[in-house]
Amino acid sequence: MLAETKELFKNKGKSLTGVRSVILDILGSATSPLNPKQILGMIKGKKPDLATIYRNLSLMESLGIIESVDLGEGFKRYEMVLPENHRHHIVCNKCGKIQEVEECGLQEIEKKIFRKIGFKIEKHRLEFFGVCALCRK
Amino acid sequence: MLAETKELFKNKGKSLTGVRSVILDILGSATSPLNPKQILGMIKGKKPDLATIYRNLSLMESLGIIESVDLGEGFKRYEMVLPENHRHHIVCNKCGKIQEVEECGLQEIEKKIFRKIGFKIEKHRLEFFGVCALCRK
DNA sequence: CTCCGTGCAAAAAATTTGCAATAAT
DNA sequence: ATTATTGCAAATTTTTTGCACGGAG
Repeated sequence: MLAETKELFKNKGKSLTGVRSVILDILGSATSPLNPKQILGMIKGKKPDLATIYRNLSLMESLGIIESVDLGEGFKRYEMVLPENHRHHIVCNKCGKIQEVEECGLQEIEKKIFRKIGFKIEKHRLEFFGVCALCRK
Repeated sequence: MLAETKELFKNKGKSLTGVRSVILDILGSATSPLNPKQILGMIKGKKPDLATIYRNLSLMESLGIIESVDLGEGFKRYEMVLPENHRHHIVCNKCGKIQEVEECGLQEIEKKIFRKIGFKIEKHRLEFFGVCALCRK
């Protein structure tokens, strides 16, 4: 995930700086989407400014490298974009744990919507909320 | 939508005040979810404080009368809860228009998730983004 | 030498909170 | 009387912006 990613930056006259690769490292190994403050907290050693994190997250989202996730918490989280595979999340209302879902089967509905009202859907956001197996016991 | 709604408040020791019924009137006749500032702007005559709007929206959401919608805009929108019928939205990336979708067919996946990992899903949020018929031409 | 990237401080925007005055039960 | 509701001001939280300095191409 190095050379190709570096290319994405270059193509826009940007570069893969130290801060940016740290952010990507963190998001790359995260098991759930993280918000800017969390990312800052996970950076070891000398920390960059929060504003720099925000600016870089926006940039990388516009480059299509990462994606924002909104769980209705009052802030945004970010996660890596997986090639050919978008994800959704299941949030436990009790313990807050966030799990991932790989399939959603929404293509049918999207087609139906297109046939019905001519709306061409480019993306969707889907999040589930409930109680996880552990918390149910 | 008066007597039963009033009951919902009473049951919790709250009452359907002037501000609250104005908010409900506005949300009741809105064609798309509105944010607190928009609601305030649509109130005629003497306006209540924005903080009052926020407090009442939270209260009414907790009573299950209204529901929040997060379109990733950086703020929340609210809409009426329809009995036995939840809605989703399609947002046009060009003109910003918001349309509604009544069906989502997600019950199958929710069952599948339950069988697979024991996660009991209570609700979901689903929003579509794309280009509407008019903007596509 | 000219942009890009960052830190720092300030500003903006959304939301929450404390408190006192008022209204409802 | 007791509790709920509101306005007003201030505080919090999240995100954005301006500016100057240091660095890469």
